[in-house]
Amino acid sequence: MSKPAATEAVHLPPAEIRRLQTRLLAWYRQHHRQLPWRESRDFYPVWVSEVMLQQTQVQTVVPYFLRFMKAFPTLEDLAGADPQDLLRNWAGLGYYSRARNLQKAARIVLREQGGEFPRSHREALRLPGVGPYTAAAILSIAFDQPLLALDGNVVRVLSRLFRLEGDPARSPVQEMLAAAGRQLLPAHRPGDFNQALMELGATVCLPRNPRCLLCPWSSHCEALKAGVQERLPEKGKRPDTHLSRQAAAVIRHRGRFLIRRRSDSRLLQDMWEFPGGEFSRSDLAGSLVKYLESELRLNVRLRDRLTVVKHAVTNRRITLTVYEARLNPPLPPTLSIPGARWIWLSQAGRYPLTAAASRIVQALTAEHLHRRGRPESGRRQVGLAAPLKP
DNA sequence: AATGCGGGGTG
DNA sequence: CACCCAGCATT
Repeated sequence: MSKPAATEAVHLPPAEIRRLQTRLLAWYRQHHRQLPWRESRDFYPVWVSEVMLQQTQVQTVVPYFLRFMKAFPTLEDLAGADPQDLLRNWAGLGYYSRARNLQKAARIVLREQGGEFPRSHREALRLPGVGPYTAAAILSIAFDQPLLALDGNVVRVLSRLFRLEGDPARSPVQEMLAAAGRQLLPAHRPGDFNQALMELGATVCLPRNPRCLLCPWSSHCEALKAGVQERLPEKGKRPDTHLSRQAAAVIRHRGRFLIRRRSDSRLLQDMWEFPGGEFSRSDLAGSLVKYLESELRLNVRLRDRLTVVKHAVTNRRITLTVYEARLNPPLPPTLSIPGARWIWLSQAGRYPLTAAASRIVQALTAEHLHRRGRPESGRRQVGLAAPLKP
């Protein structure tokens, strides 16, 4: 059985290119999703959406995008925004340096480019948070520039269409994919073609169980012909995940709770959380008490275990045990702690909380309602800190 | 080229 | 569980 050599460039005759373009674009016109950032071709909303969509699924981004555009409707609003307010609007979406870089870049565009987005790929790449993919996406969608937006979806679609083997993270395969994709890209509305390619990858040419019966390119797909569509693209090796045991304290004092801002931390910088940490000792509760004493100079006694939050951060799988705590007498002369605040539950929504902290607030809110004699009603979300979901 | 960076959706 | 997601910055 013959297959294309990994080093052999894909070459397409013009008639084939036209057939592929026509079929994909016809499919896209029929089946594309209505998404809020497709209502305008102004670079600002396109830019915001593309940054939010970095490593984040469409479905997740939609409500964040709507809220963000309401909070910061223009480039000027974003450039002038209070950083904590910005972070608060990003909280829960992850990869928070995206938000910081977006604001930095907005200020550069506003101050140094007179409010005009760069019109070349090379210039766009100078903006923090704008890489090869994002630059191509914005310039093709907002400015009709014929640049291929090579994202994870497009890698998958093209790997299968041309049956390109080898790890697409590596440079030779990457180059072949890009070269093949550029041949397909039409001069007219390249942004629509890019979006069609990504839409196909997101809704039809799925990582597992691709819906080849619905695919406008099924009769052209080399991987399908060979029956290897599920095996492509090849995946490189992944870093092993490791476990992390963490504990946090919900310290109640006169109806309020202590939250702390993460400073000097690469991870979740400037986000707020309930104080705690990662502990290796088997005595999780004891470790937490000692930690609070040495780190915050707070002498507490632990009460109930409130909840256990399981979540994953990059390659760590975290089990976070949450304890309720009270201060032991005698109280210190001042409860003021640098970088921390005592807040009411109802004020939680004013802070950019980590996802784990949000889950804890949710649990506290449910418990609070329960204590006031209103039984929990399903998954009802209450209060400002309710997670952002459609 | 390899690693770190969040969090959630999905089979 | 593992894998993936409209990637980028840093080393």
